[in-house]
Amino acid sequence: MKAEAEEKFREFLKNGKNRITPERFEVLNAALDYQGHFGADDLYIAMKKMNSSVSRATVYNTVELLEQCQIISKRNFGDNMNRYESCFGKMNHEHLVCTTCGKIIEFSTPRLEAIIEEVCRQNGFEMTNYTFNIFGKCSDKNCSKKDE
Amino acid sequence: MKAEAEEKFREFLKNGKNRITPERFEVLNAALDYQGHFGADDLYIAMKKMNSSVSRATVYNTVELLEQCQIISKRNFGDNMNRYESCFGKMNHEHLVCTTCGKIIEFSTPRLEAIIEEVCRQNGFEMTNYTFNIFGKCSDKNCSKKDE
DNA sequence: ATTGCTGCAAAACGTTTGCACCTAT
DNA sequence: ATAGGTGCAAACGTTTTGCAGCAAT
Repeated sequence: MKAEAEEKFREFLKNGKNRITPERFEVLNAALDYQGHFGADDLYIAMKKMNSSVSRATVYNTVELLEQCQIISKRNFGDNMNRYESCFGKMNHEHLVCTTCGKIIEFSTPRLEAIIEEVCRQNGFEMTNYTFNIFGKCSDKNCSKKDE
Repeated sequence: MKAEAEEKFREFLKNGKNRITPERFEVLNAALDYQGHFGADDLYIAMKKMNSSVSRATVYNTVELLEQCQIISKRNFGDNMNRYESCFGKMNHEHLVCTTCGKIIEFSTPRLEAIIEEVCRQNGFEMTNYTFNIFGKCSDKNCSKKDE
C-alpha cells in the first residue's frame, strides 16, 4: 500500500524532472500516516514531533507535489487554510461539515460526477479538481463547540 | 432593490440585538455596489478610495453579519482568503474557476439542490450553506497567467 | 446609563520567499 | 559540474484582537 504510493510518487518525480530526495519521501510517509484532514503546517508539526528534521519549506513544497501526483487531495473547509487528505486508493467523496462541533461526515454520489461532466462539456472547461462541501449542523444530540 | 436589502439588514440587526449603525449601512452599500467577487479587505480598500472612514475591523465584522443575513454569500476559491459576492435577489449558482487566467464562469443546476437535499436528509444534517467549485482550465485560446 | 460598536495599531496565523549551503543527477 | 532542493528566518497578506473612546439603545 505504502510501497505503491512511493512508487507512484517516484515515477511522478522522475517524469517531472524533480529530484528524488529522502525528505520528500519522509513527507509522503507522514502524509499517508496522518489520520484525517491536515494542513501543511499540521503535517510539519507532526513530523517535528517524530524528530524529523525536514523543514517547513520542504513540507509545503512536497505537499503540493503530492497533490499534483494525486496521492493527497486538497480540501477547502472555509477556514482559510489548505487542508489535505490522503486519497491514494480511495474513492472520491464529499464532505458534510458541522459548523458547531467540527465533525466531518463523508458521502459520495455518482450523480455529482455526471453533473460535473456535463457542466464542463457545456462550457468547454477542462477540470483538474473540484470542491464540494455542505456546511451546517449535525444531528448529534450533544453536538457542541470545539475544534476539529 | 437597495432599499429592500437595507430593510432586510435592518430587521436582521434588530432581531439579533445588534445595533443599527451608519457604518454598517455604509458597508452594506459598498458590498452591493461591488462588481464581482471580493475579499473583505478589497471592500475595505474600495471604501477607503471612496473616502469612507469606516475601519477595517468594522468592515470585517459587518461582512460577517451580511453573510449571516444572506445578503452576501461566502465563496472559497482555494486561495486562502474569504471571497464574498452579493446574492440579494439572485439565484443560487456555482463556479467554474480557471486556475490559469482566473476567469470565473457561473452555472446553476437544480439537480445539485436535489442531491444536497437528499444527502442532508439521509444524514440528519441541517444545512446552512454549501460550496461547490470546479477548478480547471477554460477554453479561452489566449488564456494565460494573470490574477482575478 | 449601559453595552455594544468603532477606529487604530499591533499581533496572529498560515503561507511564501530569499539566500547560502548541500546533494541528486 | 550543475541545476535543483534544503533549512532557516524573515517577510507576506489576510484576518483577528486589545483597548480606549464613542454612540445607539
